Amino acid sequence: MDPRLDRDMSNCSIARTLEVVGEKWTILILREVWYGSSRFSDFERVLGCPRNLLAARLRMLVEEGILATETYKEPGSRSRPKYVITPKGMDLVPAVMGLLQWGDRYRADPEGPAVLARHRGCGAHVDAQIRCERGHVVQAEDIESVPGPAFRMRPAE
Amino acid sequence: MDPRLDRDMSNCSIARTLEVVGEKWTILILREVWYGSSRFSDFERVLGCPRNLLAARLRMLVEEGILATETYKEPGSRSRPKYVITPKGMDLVPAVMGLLQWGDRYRADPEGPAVLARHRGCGAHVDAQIRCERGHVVQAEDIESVPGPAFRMRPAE
DNA sequence: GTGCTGAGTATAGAAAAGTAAACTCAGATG
DNA sequence: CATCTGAGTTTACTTTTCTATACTCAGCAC
Repeated sequence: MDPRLDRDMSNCSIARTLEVVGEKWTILILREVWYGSSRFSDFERVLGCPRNLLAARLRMLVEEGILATETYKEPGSRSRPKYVITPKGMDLVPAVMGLLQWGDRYRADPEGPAVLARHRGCGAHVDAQIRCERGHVVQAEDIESVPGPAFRMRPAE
Repeated sequence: MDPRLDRDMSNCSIARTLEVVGEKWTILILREVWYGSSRFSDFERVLGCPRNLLAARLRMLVEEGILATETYKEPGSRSRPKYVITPKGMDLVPAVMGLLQWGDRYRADPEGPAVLARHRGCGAHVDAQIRCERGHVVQAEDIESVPGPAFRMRPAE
């Protein structure tokens, strides 16, 4: 049998990323941060998600270093926490752009997308694409997956 | 208040994509298809996921047109179904490459990645990146999200 | 001090999802 | 005709998520 089918998948970067952002609401919370939300009540209002889950997800994202807390102070109110994205969180943008793009293509509203992503300054539409180190645009069919340094076989049972 | 915080998020391409691929196991099943699995028993063995969920996820992916069924026949056995990816499924590759890349960067095995993605032919390493239509590489900070044609405000309560 | 507000925590009940193991089904083999 | 095999289905149980409501806590206004 093809040995690739007996890979040990406990060691997979996709699975590990999903352990962090794969729970319900997590990516939608990040979307809201990108779109401008930062306060507990912002997330609650726009997402309509249960408060206890929202609190749990925010805590996890902060623990993972994807969000960080700062404080803000409305005049006449005390200081309260707000959530801002970190560079580690920004590095999730290509993945989420990929999801956005697929939804725009296959599950769009008849009127079109609700949100357009543009290159600030130049104003041109942006999208996620795959390129190789030499700068070629790579079609998904032309990606070859080969065992890397941490490749392991699945232990026999 | 910033009107963006009152957007109607029932109409979001990210949320809609997650409705299709956001459940547990779904993306890992697609990963296995990219890595060469096609049979029910392949997925079950490599993923270690419960059969009823595997069956439900495969059924859903086929209904959504992300996978398609074909039949295969081992000599001495009857014909059985196998699962192959469709072009619609291939269009999820940029999103999943984004997840892979983030995991490689932040949650890697000390030895390095378990799988390397190369450009078939040229052999160079590939990665997901964001570019604008004019071909500039766009940093996440330089993406501007503006209301699109289907932008809607959240209905007042 | 009393009340108000934003940001939570606590709790309880219902629904959905996940897990494990047993069972079915069809066609090939002996 | 009994057995094996891959691809599921069924069932029972556990965990997670959802919904809703109540409660806390700190500081500002009165």
